[in-house]
Amino acid sequence: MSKLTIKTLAKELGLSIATVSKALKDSHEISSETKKKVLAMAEQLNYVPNPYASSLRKQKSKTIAVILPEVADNFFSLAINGIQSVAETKNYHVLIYLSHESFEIEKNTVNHCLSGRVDGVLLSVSSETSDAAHFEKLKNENIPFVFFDREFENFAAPKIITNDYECGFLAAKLLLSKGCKHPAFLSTSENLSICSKRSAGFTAALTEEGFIKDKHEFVIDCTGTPDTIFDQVQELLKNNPQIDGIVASVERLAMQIYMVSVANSITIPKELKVVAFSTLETAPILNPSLTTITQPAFEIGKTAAEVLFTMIEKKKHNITADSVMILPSTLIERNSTLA
Amino acid sequence: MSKLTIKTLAKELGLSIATVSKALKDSHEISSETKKKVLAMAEQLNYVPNPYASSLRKQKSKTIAVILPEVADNFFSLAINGIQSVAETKNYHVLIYLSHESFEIEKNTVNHCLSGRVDGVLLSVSSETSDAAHFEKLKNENIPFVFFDREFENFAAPKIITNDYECGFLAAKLLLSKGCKHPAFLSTSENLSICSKRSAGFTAALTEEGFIKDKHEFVIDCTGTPDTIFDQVQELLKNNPQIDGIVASVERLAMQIYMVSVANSITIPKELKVVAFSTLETAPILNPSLTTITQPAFEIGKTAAEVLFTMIEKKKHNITADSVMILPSTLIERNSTLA
DNA sequence: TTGAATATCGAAAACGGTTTCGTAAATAAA
DNA sequence: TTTATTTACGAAACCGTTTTCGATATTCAA
Repeated sequence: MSKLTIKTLAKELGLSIATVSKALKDSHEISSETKKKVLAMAEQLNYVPNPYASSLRKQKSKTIAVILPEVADNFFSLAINGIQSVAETKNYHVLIYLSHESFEIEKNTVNHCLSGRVDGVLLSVSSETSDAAHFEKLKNENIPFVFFDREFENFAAPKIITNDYECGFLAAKLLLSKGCKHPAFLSTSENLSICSKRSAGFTAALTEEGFIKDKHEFVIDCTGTPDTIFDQVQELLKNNPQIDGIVASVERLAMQIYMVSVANSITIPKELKVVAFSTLETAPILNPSLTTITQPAFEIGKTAAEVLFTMIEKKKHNITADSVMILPSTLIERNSTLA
Repeated sequence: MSKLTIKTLAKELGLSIATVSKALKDSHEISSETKKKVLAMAEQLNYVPNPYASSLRKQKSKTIAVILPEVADNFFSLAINGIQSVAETKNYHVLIYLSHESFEIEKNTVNHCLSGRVDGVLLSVSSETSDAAHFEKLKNENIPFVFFDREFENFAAPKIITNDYECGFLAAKLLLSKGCKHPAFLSTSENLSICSKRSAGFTAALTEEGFIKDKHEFVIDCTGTPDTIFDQVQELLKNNPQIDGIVASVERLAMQIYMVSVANSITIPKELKVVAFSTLETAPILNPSLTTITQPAFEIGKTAAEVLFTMIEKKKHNITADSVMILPSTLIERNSTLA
């Protein structure tokens, strides 16, 4: 049989298309009896309206885009969960795009969002992103968007982030208080807002304690695949035996540190203390249990979505710096930083 | 300024809409010079066609739906990654829907997929799903879809799964070989294909070794939130001190088993051996390292997507039982099952 | 009783592309 | 030169909704 459109529905009911359309959306200009009939028939035939026809006419898609570097990551998984939780209540659809940390991909994806495919976009910038022209386009086209977690600094847009600087500071202080003399900060990309802020907090704490001369002595960039990260960490520790504490700026670095420590029988926390920015559920049952700075991932996603939807609904897109929300992370001490 | 449509593009170029449209898709009926001009102008004005207009006319959406129970789960995150990896090469968009293990939600979501919003759907059934009427609808409407990981038994559709029965069998054998006398199987929902198969393999192995009388003595259903699971596991172990080995049918059960073991100072593997179906990256660095049966999550997602796209492209949807693909999992022994 | 207001519906114009088909000019064949 | 073919383009229909606006019938006020 042919596709079930509103036209066939109308014919079946002996009504006009317009009437059926209005009846389905409970318009006041349709009598309640006809409404009942239409609803009944729609139910019976299992009619479900074509969303694209509707979107085309109404110029809104009931869809949002989420653009993020990767999905196989605890933080982002949880954030997606938070986003979904509010999208569901709004009856919105969510498209997921992965930038794979590539600037090019991110740019292209953002560009596609200019087409009207989505009513808004949630974005966590890739580590390569160094230019904001594509964000500017979104703004020019008046498409609501908000950064979550990884923002682009110096670009005015709503941002839902965590207290990265402060946490970097706290992490360093913790290591020092536990007796570390040569703590190091493992970054992934210093042009990533979260990393630069965390490392800034870290170095600030060290400076405050009179520890630091050269930033590069203590802040190391680690990028690449898990394997290459493993190698880098191994090299680092081999060439710098004085390092007795590490702050891992992101989760996957922490895992490799542990891997390296078992491979080279470095005992944590005796020889090396570790604190990691991480939402790993398994942190308490690692060997040893891992001290973490845990971001409120779900809440970040959730509030980012909420902000986005108020923008979509209020058509008030010109929100600026004052719409930055900071959801604090929590430092949870465990055995990897025992004195 | 007003929206940039193909109409304004045409006007700007002094060409007809039809010509511009054809030029943009490199039609042979357009001269190469006009094509060049059109492309240049499109590039300059940053024209990006309205996907809904296109979808409406062409009756295809370049979009697939992925319906799964949850996303904050290692397996599903990796599977999504696999799905994305092929969707990207096909220039397809992917919509993510979460059923939250609810049959109702799954049904509604599937129903929405009947609207033409998507060209195909990838689905991992919820643990509550006991009826296949909604799948039947998809089939009737000729919408390609394939199950991944969690299939619906007795429903003919392409399925990309792993060797659950065999792995359940192997897990039991492993525990027995390590000296366990009273192994238990922690299930989450016995009407879930993966769990019933895994437990069937498990009990088969026990039966083969002359161990079992009553299935329910050894197979326990654990559902709920992490907290309630914790309580259930704790109760189980308290009331059944004879249990000296556990097969965790899903990842989140394993985590709670570890939590319970630290809370009650039960030593793994001495007092309790554990093997878990899991893709946890942290398995090697847990305390103790966790023996896992690791599913090829990425590959399952990837091949599921590949199968889906061949269905979409070939318009050959009537694939039946013979299109079941089994990607084997691998048992990785670690310290949680040391003899 | 008459004019105005209201209730209920339908015709038709959008929305922004794609595609069919027709046409005019240019080229090739006769 | 005439006819047939090819090339390059445009007019218009179409996809399935929503929405404006007009039309008719009914109810109400005067």
